[in-house]
Amino acid sequence: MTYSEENYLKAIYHLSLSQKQGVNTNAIAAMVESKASSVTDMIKKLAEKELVIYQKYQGVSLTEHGLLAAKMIVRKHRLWEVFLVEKLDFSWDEVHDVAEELEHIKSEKLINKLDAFLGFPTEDPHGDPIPDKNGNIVKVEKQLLSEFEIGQTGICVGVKDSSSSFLQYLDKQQIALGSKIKIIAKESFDMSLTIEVEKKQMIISNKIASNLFAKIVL
Amino acid sequence: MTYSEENYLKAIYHLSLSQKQGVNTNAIAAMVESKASSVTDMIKKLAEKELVIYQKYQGVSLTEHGLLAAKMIVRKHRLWEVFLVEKLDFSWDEVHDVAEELEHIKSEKLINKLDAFLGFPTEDPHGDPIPDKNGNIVKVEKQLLSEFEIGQTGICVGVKDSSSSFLQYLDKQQIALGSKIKIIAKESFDMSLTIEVEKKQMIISNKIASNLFAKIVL
DNA sequence: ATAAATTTTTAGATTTGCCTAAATTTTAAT
DNA sequence: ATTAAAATTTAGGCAAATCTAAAAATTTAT
Repeated sequence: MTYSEENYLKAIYHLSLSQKQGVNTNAIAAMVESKASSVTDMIKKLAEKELVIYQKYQGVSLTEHGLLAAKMIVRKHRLWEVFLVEKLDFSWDEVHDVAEELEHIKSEKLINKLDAFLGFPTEDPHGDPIPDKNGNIVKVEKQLLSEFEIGQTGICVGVKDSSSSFLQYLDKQQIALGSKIKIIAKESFDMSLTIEVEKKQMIISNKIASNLFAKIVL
Repeated sequence: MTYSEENYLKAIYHLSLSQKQGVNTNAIAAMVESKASSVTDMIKKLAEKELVIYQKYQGVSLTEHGLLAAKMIVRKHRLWEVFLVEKLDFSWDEVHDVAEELEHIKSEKLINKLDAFLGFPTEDPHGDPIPDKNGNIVKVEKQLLSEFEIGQTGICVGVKDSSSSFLQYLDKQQIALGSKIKIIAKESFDMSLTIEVEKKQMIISNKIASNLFAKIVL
């Protein structure tokens, strides 16, 4: 598989997680930063290789084979992210672009040895699950902080948006994966939240709360 | 720089180490496994980018800029090889192909952090020198085992041929970097050598001896 | 239900890196 | 010094991945 085919496959995979139907041409184009016409071309190629199912004008979906291939790319991406953060001391907002390149290195042996070297992690530095060598994914029950009730406490376990600006905001506020967060109050006007993290109270906007995953405790 | 440009640059670098004159088109074609006409095309492109100096029919040589770029690719290749052997437990005959891919990952930060993680190694698993971040190379005085005199002792410090068949032969004979080798006798008919390694005597052909580097001791 | 807007596909080009075959230049041999 | 051989370059083409612009299909709105 080419570099480009892998990127399309990965885009289709990510889009299909948040869509029941076939994935739209335009959505793929936006994700891979190309044009709809380029997407149509590539989809045809992927369909010929039986990685996706394609019906003109009806969007695409992954075949079983395509799904596994996509998961293996995601697996590589996330394992490399763990490596960069845990071993090379990158911060969580710096790893994405490098991992985008590393994910295309073709060696099963490499990735399985890397997995072992890292101690078979199940989540990447942003809390996203790492598929195992068979494509199995451990699902953690978690919900957006914006969906928490007043008085509830959660442990931060992931981010929805992993843009560096958001991640740097969290660093600045000293919110990290593992932080214990208690919902103190919710402003009904703008849905901003007053929360308590490590004894300190702060106010976060609804946009922030809608991009932070936590699991309920207590 | 593209993947392909990097491979050509690296080929020119390797070839120019064992040639004073400009590097031949055909030699490059053999090294990158393409055709002479493709080489001519690429050379023109590299010349336009001022990475090489090119005069029709006269071969190419690297500019200062091109030399540094080539060294940085070699640096990445060899650092990744160290990583694969030291951290991921690959054997020295398995690392080349994966490193050929990894060497193209574009991140100075990555490679410098990897360098630090590995403890700033100066040689790769085959004894080849690793350029530092400025392109400086530590030269070790070493000579081919075939050039040793009878009675001399050397420490094996590198291989000239790093094909997996040769490396596997060395593994089988329990010759590794660091092995102490004494020349017991030399057969004038075929230049084969009787050597002593770790108390054991064995005979190696001239071809083997011509691909093993050692530094003289005692 | 039909027209308008949107989405998707097709058609035709472009760029990169490669090829084959032919032409040119250089090198080697007599 | 010519000629033959080898090396190199040029010319013309191909496949992959992309694009723009135009055509076709689908969806939305009135």
